[in-house]
Amino acid sequence: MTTSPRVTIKDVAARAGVSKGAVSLAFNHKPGLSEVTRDRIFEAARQLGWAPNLAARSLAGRRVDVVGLAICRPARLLGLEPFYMEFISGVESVLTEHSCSLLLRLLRTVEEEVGLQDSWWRGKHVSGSILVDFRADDPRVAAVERLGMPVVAVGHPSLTGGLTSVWTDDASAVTEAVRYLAALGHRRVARVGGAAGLGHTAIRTAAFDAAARGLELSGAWQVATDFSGEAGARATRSLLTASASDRPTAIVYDNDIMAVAGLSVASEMGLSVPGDVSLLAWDDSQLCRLTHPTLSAMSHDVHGFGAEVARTLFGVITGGGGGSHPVPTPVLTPRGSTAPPR
Amino acid sequence: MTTSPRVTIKDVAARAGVSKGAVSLAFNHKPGLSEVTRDRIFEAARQLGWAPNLAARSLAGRRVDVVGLAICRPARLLGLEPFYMEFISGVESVLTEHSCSLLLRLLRTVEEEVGLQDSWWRGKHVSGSILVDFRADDPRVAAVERLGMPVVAVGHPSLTGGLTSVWTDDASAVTEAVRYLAALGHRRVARVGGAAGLGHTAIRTAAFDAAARGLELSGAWQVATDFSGEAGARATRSLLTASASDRPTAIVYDNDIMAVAGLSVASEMGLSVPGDVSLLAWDDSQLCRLTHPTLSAMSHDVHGFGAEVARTLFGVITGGGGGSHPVPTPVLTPRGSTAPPR
DNA sequence: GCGCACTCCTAAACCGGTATAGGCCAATGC
DNA sequence: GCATTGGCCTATACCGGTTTAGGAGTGCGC
Repeated sequence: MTTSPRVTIKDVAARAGVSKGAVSLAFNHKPGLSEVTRDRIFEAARQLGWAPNLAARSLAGRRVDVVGLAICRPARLLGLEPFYMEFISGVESVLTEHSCSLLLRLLRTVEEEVGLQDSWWRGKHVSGSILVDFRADDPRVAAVERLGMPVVAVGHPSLTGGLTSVWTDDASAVTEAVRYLAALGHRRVARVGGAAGLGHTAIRTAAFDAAARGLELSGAWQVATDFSGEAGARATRSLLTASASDRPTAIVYDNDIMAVAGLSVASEMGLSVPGDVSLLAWDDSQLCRLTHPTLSAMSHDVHGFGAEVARTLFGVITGGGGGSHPVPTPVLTPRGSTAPPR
Repeated sequence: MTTSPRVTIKDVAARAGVSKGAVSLAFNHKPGLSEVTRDRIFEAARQLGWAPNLAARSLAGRRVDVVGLAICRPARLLGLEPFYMEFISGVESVLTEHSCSLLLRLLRTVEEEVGLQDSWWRGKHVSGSILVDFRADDPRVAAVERLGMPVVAVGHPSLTGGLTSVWTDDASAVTEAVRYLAALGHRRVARVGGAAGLGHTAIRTAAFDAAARGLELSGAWQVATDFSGEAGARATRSLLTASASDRPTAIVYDNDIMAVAGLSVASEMGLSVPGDVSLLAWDDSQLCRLTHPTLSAMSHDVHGFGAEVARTLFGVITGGGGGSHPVPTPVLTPRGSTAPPR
């Protein structure tokens, strides 16, 4: 098979009987060309099936239509986490409107990510990036500020330094969750949290402690996990093995897959939900409506969150933006898995 | 804040006291440089924090370390589908080893995708692509052949023409699933299938029909959905509303989220699983082990599947490869949701 | 002393666009 | 009639790499 010889701007120019400059002008909708010439150029390009070479275009200084997203989690775990795919699909829904693509990369450490963002930016491979999974004293803050790279940080301003950030108020949401359970009459409450190193996990942990103290609960447990269903199941099992008078009567989970796992552990242990133990999920993908009983959750429009992040990034790239953009706090959505304790 | 002036190959060359050509030679590990010069160049680059500009590099003819993946499904639906994220994470696990990134784009139609792949390739933005979700007479086959673009097609060879393909034997798997249910004693079996336009759905549909006929089942229903939990729930509800003597006693689902939904519908209708109806899921993410009862499934290493696709693509890009690469057929994994009918 | 091969390196062309200074020509002002 | 203006377009210098032809220096055989 003969690979079609690549058609360049020069071919189009020749065919239309103009210079390359004219073709460039036409394709970037800049003034300085007559209507007829413009049409002739487009017609020639159409006939030859020409599309501008993005590498050349970005080399010559124009913005490139790609934004970066690097995620530091083991690839295996990521596939199981409903949050990210939904987040990405939200990001994509906005990028698509701007004919923009997402450059995705999974790595192991933040240090690797610093290097990657660096070469993405220096190499003009992206016009900006989305940064996620902030931890305390995150090295990316200083790195991208030094580069002058347009980014949006997904995380609480206390973690993201001076970067433009989009965030949900995790502390308030945790507080609301605990208050709700306390209002139902629960006095012994546990939380199955996410990965310990993550900034938002720390925020939630602190908020949970504060809320438990403020409400003078008689028992408050917290366990860290890796967000996987297996870890959620393990955590639940160990929380529920204590005697009925000592174990928690309500458990809050940091995502929904762990809550589903918890539900299954409860039934495996012969405990009824919400009779013996109430469960409260987080993020609320459609999974929560597919279990039996359905899962109460701190509900959160993850898709919309991703979309907002993308919109904010476009703002930063075009030189505007900056500042801190809170998105709506997750709202409590009671369903079948929470009730007063027996 | 002052954006750091970009450092280019020229700066590195000046600092190391050599020409730009020498720097290029060093960084591409080509022969023709003495050990000392090479070291001096690397040291200079390190001090200046230089990374080669990928746009310039790809413009000048070298392969670029990016592969493309375009998915034609509504962004909203995609977030809910565990398959894709797991697939992508498998792809990434191999790409990462090669310091390669994934360019991801969601679109609405295959026609759009043809245009996108075209400009990705012509624009040298990717060195190859992964094509998914084939349908009958897929226009992408001819398009990428015309371009001479390296791609791997995820789909049965009957759908992917002469393209290098990686595929699972859906027909055998469906047949095995139906045989298994029949062997348990089921005579009325249904299948809740995926999106009607998709090639692999058509293959499964035909295989299901053939198997049902071959085994002389007394009832065989098939319903098409959009893969969402809601659609799975709806389909299950309508299948199970018939009287006990008319409705199916076993249902096969095309993914696992629909099976979870089906499980919940059964219990909402007061039917016991597997007593009144057996359920068999597909793809088998960890979800299937988290329900109660656990879901029997046609189990499939989606992560490994993605990894194999990526490996194959590298083969094609480096000029080798071609042909058809079957990956292991999904294997039946009986769990708690299947049993002989009452 | 000369030719020859070999190693190490440089200069310059090239990739395919964008940006810009300036050329050409008709219309306008005085 | 001649300078000025303005619209339309071309020529050319970039962007930051890769690639190649070839030059400078060294060692060696005869």
